[in-house]
Amino acid sequence: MQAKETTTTTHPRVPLTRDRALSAAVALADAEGIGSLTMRKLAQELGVEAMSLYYHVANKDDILDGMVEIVFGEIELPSESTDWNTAMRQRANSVRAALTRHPWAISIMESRTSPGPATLRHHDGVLGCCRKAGFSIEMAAHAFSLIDSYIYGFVLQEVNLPFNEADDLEQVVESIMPQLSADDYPHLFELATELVLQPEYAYGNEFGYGLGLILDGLEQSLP
Amino acid sequence: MQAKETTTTTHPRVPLTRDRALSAAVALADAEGIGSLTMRKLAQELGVEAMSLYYHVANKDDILDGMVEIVFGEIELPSESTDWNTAMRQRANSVRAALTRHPWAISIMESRTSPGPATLRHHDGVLGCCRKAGFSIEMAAHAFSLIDSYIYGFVLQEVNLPFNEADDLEQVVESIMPQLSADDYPHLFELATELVLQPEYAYGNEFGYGLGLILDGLEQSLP
DNA sequence: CAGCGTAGCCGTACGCTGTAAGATTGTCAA
DNA sequence: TTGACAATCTTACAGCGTACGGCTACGCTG
Repeated sequence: MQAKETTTTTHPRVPLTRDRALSAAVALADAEGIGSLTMRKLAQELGVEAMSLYYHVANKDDILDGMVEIVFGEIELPSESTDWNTAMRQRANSVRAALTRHPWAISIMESRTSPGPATLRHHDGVLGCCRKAGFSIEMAAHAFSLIDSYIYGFVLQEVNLPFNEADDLEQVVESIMPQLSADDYPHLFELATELVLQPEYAYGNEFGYGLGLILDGLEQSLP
Repeated sequence: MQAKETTTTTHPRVPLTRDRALSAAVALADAEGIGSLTMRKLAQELGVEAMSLYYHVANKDDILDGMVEIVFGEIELPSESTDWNTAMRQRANSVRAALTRHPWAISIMESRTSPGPATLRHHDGVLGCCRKAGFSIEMAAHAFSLIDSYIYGFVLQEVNLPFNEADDLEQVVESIMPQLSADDYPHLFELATELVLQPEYAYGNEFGYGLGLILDGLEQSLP
């Protein structure tokens, strides 16, 4: 008998479940990136062999579906007790927070075509919030498409920025500027030097402007 | 000697180049999806062995970078001879067209952090268009972030819809409705039955509404 | 208590992936 | 003819998802 290294107490091994597998998958993807999420590594994290996972999940795609569901479950639904504008703003911030907390999520949301209950409940909540505020069905569809496209697109860019807010500004400058010739790309150069690379600038702050503009625009078509 | 099956004329083999490899990669991804783009398949498509590709490209990531560059090269820059609104609208439609023509593109744009010349030129063109229209640097940054977030997010959703415009409506209904309980998701159910699953509805048409709202909103902050 | 069904887990193996290293070919200059 | 070098191929390896079958241990029935 080999000693169990993963659980210090050898005998009463925590039973493997689908939920435990999914939680571990989320944690692993958060810590080491979605590229490091392999069946063998995930199993190892759980103190188990790779093939044991297949007793609880259908295949790896099933795991990815479950992970998306977990992320959507972390998003708070739009409040029913406040006005439409602040409810939508809170909910949008909650989506952005969840998607940046799990940067891999936006990349696997695409290619999953069968939404789970948490996803459906979230979408239903957003639509209900719009309808209750007085939007017609057509306008609710417009609003839903517009707002969520903006959120997803923004996070998509935010998550893949070459620089991180935590990075040192100087080394960012050194890595960006060489290829950013002022002759070839004058406006990009201007934007970089006079705004983006200023110490007080943070791309994340752009989120609020666009969201405000969108919500204001939508609100104008209300009775 | 085995007969060459890939090129009917055996001898005067077309020389392999980086550009030919990238074009073939784009064609292959278009035809069979990004998941089917492997070094061996790509090589086979070019009548060559897999390792021969490495003489012309650094690795597979290099190929993906080049493919993104090709897609950005297909996007027409904002016109300098028309007003800001129509120039941006044309450019946005051009981006959407390119990204839906190559549905894999949006999924590999993320995770590529080093933009190439075509990408930089495109971004520079958009910024220049905004600056010429009278936007300040801060406002140009806002506009750039807002518009492109919307485009990317919209395409991200559009490309991964469970149903395609070409699909038969009835079979779409049958595949969607079972899990869409009217009790659990009343607003989603309402939207589906009264709008989305109507024969004249097409999600792609939502693009124009959001784009118009965004451009109008941005224009109001112009002198 | 004996026997057994089965839930849960594991070992092995297969075909696929990207690519490192070295051998081999084709072409042109000297 | 010889040599150099650019271009291609052969072989090999580690890692991937997962099909298939074997093993262990518990709960039930008789």
